[in-house]
Amino acid sequence: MSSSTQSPVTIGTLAKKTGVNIETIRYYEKEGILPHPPRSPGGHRLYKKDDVKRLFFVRRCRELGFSIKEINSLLSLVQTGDYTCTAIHDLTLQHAKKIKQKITDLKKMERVLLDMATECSGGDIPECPIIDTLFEVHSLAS
Amino acid sequence: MSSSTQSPVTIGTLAKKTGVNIETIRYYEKEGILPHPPRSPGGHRLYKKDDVKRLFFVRRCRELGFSIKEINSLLSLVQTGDYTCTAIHDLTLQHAKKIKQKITDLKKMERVLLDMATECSGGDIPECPIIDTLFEVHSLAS
DNA sequence: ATGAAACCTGTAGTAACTACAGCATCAAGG
DNA sequence: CCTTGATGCTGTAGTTACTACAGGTTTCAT
Repeated sequence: MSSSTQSPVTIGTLAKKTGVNIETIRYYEKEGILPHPPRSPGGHRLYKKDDVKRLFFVRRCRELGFSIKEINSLLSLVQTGDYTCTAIHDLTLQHAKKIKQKITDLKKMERVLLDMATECSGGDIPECPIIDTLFEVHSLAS
Repeated sequence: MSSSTQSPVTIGTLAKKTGVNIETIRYYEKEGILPHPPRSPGGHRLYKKDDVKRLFFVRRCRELGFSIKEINSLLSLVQTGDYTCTAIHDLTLQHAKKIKQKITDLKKMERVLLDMATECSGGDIPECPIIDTLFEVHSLAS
């Protein structure tokens, strides 16, 4: 069996392992999403396996569109063990709902853009139904 | 017939007419999207009908997700008359493509979130398949 | 003339990073 | 032991599209 001291890694190695930018890692530390790690005598950050795990968690949450604040909440829930499966389930669905709304909004934009493009035959003259539409119609709110 | 001088409006009126925030209007001016308007003797901005039209155009473009930079390009194309219908058509489709990509990405996020939520039965215990998944899986890139 | 409403400039804050500059430390080879 | 190149450090500024003041001035109706 190996001894209880695992060899720590520097920030560059952590970055490579997790695919997260070095600057971003320091940023996460400043934002309280990663703990302040111990330092080498010269001041270099030294990370252990748990930090790798935690950073993967953060990265995955970001990929799923959670904000830093939301990730902080999630992490402190997990850290304290002060959560129920139901609570996490609800947070997840809430977040999914926000994303659904964004999708709806973007789809509306896309629809309008494509419709405008259809109106436009294309040609070499400086007269364009798209421009006309952009100038004429006053709001998308509907 | 009315005289050729139209009565100009102040920034507050322009804001009400277009639904664009006063601060935003000044911001647009700083960004070069709106021209520097003439001022009253006391320094208040005075806008005319063309400014209202232009600001509506800007607002509509923003609602369609065009960036300030893109709107600036569009406006200078229109202003100089130096564009073809085809060019505008292409810009529009390009933009629609970017939006389509965003929709795709968000849909992927939504799918993962909903799948995770399905795995989770919900309950009062601090054990949650969602958290497990967030910790276990390492990347969404696929 | 007076007082409230509207306007002015300039600065800072938001979100989530990224990109330096300028300097210190680390590890490996000679 | 010493050097040197790679890596790391802090702190600041830039990005996007606004929003929100603070502290002062102008306008307009009474």
